[in-house]
Amino acid sequence: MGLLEKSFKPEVVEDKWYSRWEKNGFFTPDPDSDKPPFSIVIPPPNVTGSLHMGHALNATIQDILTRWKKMSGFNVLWLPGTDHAGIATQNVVEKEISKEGLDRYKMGRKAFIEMVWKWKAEYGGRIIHQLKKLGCACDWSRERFTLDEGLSMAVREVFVRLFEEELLYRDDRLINWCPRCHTALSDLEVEYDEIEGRLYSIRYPLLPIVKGTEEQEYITIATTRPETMLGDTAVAVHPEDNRYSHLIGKYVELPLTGRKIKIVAEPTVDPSFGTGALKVTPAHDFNDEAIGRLHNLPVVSVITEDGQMSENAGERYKGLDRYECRKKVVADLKELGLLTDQRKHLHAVGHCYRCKTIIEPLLNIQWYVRIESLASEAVRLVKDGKIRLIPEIWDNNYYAWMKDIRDWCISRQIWWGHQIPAWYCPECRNNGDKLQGDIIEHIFHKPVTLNDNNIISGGTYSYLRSTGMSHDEIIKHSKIISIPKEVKPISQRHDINECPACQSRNIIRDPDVLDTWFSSALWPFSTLGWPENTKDLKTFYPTSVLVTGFDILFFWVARMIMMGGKFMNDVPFRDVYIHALVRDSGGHKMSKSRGNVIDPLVMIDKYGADAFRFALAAFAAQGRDVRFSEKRVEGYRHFINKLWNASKFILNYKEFRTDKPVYEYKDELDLPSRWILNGIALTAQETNRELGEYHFNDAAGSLYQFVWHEFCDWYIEITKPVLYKGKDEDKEVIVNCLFFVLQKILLLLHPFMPFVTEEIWNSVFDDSSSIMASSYPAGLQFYPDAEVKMNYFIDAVSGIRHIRGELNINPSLEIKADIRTLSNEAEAVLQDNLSAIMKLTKCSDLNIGENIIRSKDSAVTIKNSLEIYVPLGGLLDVKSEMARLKKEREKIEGEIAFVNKKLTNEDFLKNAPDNIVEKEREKFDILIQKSQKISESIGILKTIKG
RNA sequence: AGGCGCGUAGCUCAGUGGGAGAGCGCUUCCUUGACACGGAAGAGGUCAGGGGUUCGAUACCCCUCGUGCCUACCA
Repeated sequence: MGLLEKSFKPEVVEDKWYSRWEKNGFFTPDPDSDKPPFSIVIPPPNVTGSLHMGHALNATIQDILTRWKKMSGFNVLWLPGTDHAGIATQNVVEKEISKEGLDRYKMGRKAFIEMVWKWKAEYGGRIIHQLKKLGCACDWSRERFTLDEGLSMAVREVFVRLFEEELLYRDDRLINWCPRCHTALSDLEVEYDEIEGRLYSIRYPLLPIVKGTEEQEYITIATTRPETMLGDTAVAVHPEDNRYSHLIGKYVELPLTGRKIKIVAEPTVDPSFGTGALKVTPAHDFNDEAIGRLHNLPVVSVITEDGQMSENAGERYKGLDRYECRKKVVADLKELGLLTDQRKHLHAVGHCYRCKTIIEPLLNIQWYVRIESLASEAVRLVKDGKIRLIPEIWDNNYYAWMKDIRDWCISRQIWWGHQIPAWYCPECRNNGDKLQGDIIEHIFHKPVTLNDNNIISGGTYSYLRSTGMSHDEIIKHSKIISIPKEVKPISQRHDINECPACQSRNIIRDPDVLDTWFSSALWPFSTLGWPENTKDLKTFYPTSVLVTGFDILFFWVARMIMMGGKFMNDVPFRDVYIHALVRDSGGHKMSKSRGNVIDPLVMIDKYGADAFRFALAAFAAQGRDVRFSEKRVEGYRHFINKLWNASKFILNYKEFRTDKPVYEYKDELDLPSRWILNGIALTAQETNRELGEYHFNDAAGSLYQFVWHEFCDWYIEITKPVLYKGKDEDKEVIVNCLFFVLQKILLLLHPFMPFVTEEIWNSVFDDSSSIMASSYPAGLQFYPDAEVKMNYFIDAVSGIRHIRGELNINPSLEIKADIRTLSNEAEAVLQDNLSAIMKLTKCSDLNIGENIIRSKDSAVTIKNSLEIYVPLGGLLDVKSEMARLKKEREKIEGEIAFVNKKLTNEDFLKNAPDNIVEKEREKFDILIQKSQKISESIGILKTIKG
């Protein structure tokens, strides 16, 4: 298209440039480079994901850094990839196959996993494609996937080493269980939402039972989950609660079961909540589990892994869904007259973060990472400043979380993921002592058949039974195991097929897979080739910066720090830049259910990737949520248009461009040119500094301000008279300046808006190479005097325009103006630029000097040290000018009063720094002068009027 | 309940111990040879409220109100 087009057409050029960059290898670092390295690993998006605003912000920031560093002379790697996202992906594919009436159990593990891979091949690349649309300069030749071969090796190595160091263990304890996903979840994977439930009060009869009389005593407990009472093994009361203290040690009969349970003293019970008496269900509540352990209570599990009542719940309730059972229990209690109260009650309930099903605390055997030593090392790395969190307000959050951290449950009862590299020997339990067949049956709770490689857990088994499958049908497809703690696992770097202790070939591999975050925790080094000692690893580890949202600070960042510290003996990254969360204009998280999602791809289609990226950068102030507004994207599209048209204008004067570097011009450079050269030097300096401090919004703001309001509004306007009607030698200097500044602008903007800058670059500069291969501007020459001098110029022009605007003088009308200067310097500057000022203000006659005398019928305005008069002759509207002046005087008098108050305050004079006092004095003098001039003018107007 | 933020122009947001800024919107004027996705000139704020520190507070401290998030708990 080129610059002949009226406006920039993103859709026409974006793909063209992207594929050209990629083809030319601009995204791939040079392996033999001696430049300093700079590396970023992308937070791998879920392979199921499609680009949302969070990704877009995250990726834009990384791309800005990547391009900036590359242009600044670094050997840059931005390594991309995706995460296999265990539960999420499995859920997606399960949903797909359910349309055909299939489920994963019917398909079997092997076939199902093949299906997921197939799905991944077909749809998994979507987000990658979307990152390309955004313009991301990722090195796609190094793209990784958390389940690919190399990363799986790393996972295995880490698992085995942790196992060998006894940092891994299996344990039976209460875990968060998702009855729909059929898997354990880590603490972090549970989301708490407030929901309205009911608080029931239930009477438990004290023993002995006094049948049929009024004398029966009761203790009344309160619960929100009456169905769990079937698994109660105690009632707890506060030891000093005198309503109940006399009952401690006595027994009650648990209604509906007939079981006898004890009343125990427990200081953690809050006497003011409910009835003050707490039912204790160690099998289904985390607090109750703790109480149970303390008091050595039995554990009765009444809910199964698919959320149904187990055999322990009794014949009447067995097999019921937990919520159905709740209704039935409540009805039964009511009938027995034991339900004394039920009221609405708001409480937070844990939900599965993937499928939103209410989680069920269940007793289960799982794998855990012993986290304490890893966590304290990870804390040390941040405390010692080896890793910097930016902004640092996150430090405290990080420490607090790491302090309270519990062991990490890493096993998941799903199929898509890294299968745990651990085996069990059913014959000797890995201690060399062979057991007999019937004992094996006993240890492995469920019957084992070895006709298929399709192993499922006990929970899955009960789920299948609930769907109506018979036992025989299930074991036709599956081998069902639940391996108790007593069996010692074997973990090795390579697959094994016999027990190292007893050589049995009946060993069984652990069917569970690892938490997705286990492999993500290794991402910064596994993607670079670890455990091999690769060149990439040597060059690019530790990575320079990690860019991420705070929502995965603990899921991911903390664990990477632990794993990096443990296995690389070094930090995984030096800086962690934590950006804001993108919210809607009401400050809410964007979510499908809220219907407030803005799709980045729609933004790109509508406004172009550049405008969208620039808006994101401008929004990315630190330590704040981003409330996204589409209007702002539109504003930045206008900015791009402005840049486009300015470039087009400059290109028109190409013929006057020479090879002479602008810095070789000395006296030939007029004031505006020196000023704009100084401006671009300043802007380059600021942009570099702000990017270095991760102040993307400031960098974007500086560039916007300079390009629009300095370069376009002033410099280009000033050059026009010369370009239209000037001499050729004057044009040469100006045109060279224009091209020079434009070139620097394009370079400075490129990390923010890669496409449009590349397009203009190629149209304006006959350079066939890419803008990506050029250097980022830094260390440009300053012209310090130009800044101050140009202010006189600007004051003069805007002063005259002010009068024109206020008095509504038609812009096409030429006027006269007089400017009284208060210094020689000001006079010289204005004299030198007389014609430019006249042109910009449409003056036909302009007088400048110290001795200018204001003519009678002129309007006046004072701009800093300039007094500007516009003689109006017949044009003068006395009434409106009078009104304007009175208003101005009123304002000034207010200011005088304020400054005066300060300058007569002795405490101020005594304590304030000298420069502040001096400033106030100067201000006072100027104000007094202004006020006098205006009073004078009002006087003159009065005489005219009269 | 504890912790961390936030409250600044109509809207979305920057910002600073020395009488506040941007973008969009609004008002008036202008289709002048890069650009109406434009130009010029404006209006608009008790910087949530109250107290304190200070010569001086929108900024620092405390309290209140409003609002958002995080962590834990909610029997």
